[in-house]
Amino acid sequence: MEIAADDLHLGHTLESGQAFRWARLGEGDYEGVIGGSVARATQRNGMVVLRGASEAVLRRYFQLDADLAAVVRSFPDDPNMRQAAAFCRGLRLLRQEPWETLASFICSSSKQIVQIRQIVAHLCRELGEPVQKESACISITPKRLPFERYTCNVQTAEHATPGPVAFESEVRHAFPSVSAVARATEARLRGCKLGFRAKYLLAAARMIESDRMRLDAISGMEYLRAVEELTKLPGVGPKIADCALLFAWGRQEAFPMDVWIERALRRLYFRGQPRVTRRELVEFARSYFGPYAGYAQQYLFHYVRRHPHVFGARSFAVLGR
DNA sequence: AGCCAGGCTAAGA
DNA sequence: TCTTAGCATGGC
Repeated sequence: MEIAADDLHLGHTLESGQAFRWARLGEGDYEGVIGGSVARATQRNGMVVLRGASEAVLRRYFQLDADLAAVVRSFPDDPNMRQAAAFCRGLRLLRQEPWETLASFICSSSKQIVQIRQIVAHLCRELGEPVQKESACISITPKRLPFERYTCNVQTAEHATPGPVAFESEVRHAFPSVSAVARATEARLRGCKLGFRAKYLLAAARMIESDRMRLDAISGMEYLRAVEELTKLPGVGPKIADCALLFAWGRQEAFPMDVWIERALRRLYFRGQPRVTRRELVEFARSYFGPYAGYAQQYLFHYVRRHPHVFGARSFAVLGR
């Protein structure tokens, strides 16, 4: 079976702060958990092999049908976006599970990415079910890189090109279900290092568990309506609602405005003017970056995060004045 | 040691 | 409606 796909860079995709459950085992070699399955993703010489879960789950999770070249073509043609697009070549937005994404980002507020990963790991070990290994495998062999279209061969695990992958024997855990979190105590969550976010996560889980919040209704809503709905959850403001809508619901018009993106926009598009309000930045972003604003955001975010000497808080205080 | 982190909430102007 | 302290915890 063959499917059309565009470029895919595992490092940029899995280490750009959209997912927190992937561990890098080596160069271009990652292990993670998707739903109830252990997954392994490997990239060598441009060839990508995805294993675990089922073929359908892998294709959906990695959004293999998305046309990355078209996304990048839609970006505004300015020097900043050209640089970001060149640096982030192959970065693909994932399609993750809504509750896991929402909960993870409730844990994310005012935390560094390293710490978010630790918190999520604690939650999974503490409250998540042990997961199974499954045997689906997708092997992606590019005809030409980068950015040319290539075909994607889906094979069974036995016929996968790079030899068998032995999963470590250590037990993995799924992300805890809504009810598992809802049944927990605040103290238990604080034990997972959530700090003041513990009460938010607990209350959010209980709202969803009791059906006072229906996540399955979100996909049928207009973007602004969906934001309005999600922000009814405790600990969920506009930024976290945008993250969930972008990384789980596939709403590519969502533009999460975090401190890094805010600094970057000020610096790159407003000459560092400190009195441009957040609201104005949000308006600018939505009108300027086009239909794939969410993609543009992720590219800019990853680009500036990997150039902290230019875009970090301290240098901004000096350079951006 | 001190500043900052993929923010949100509630209180006060 | 806009601004700001407070909130836990830990990396650098």
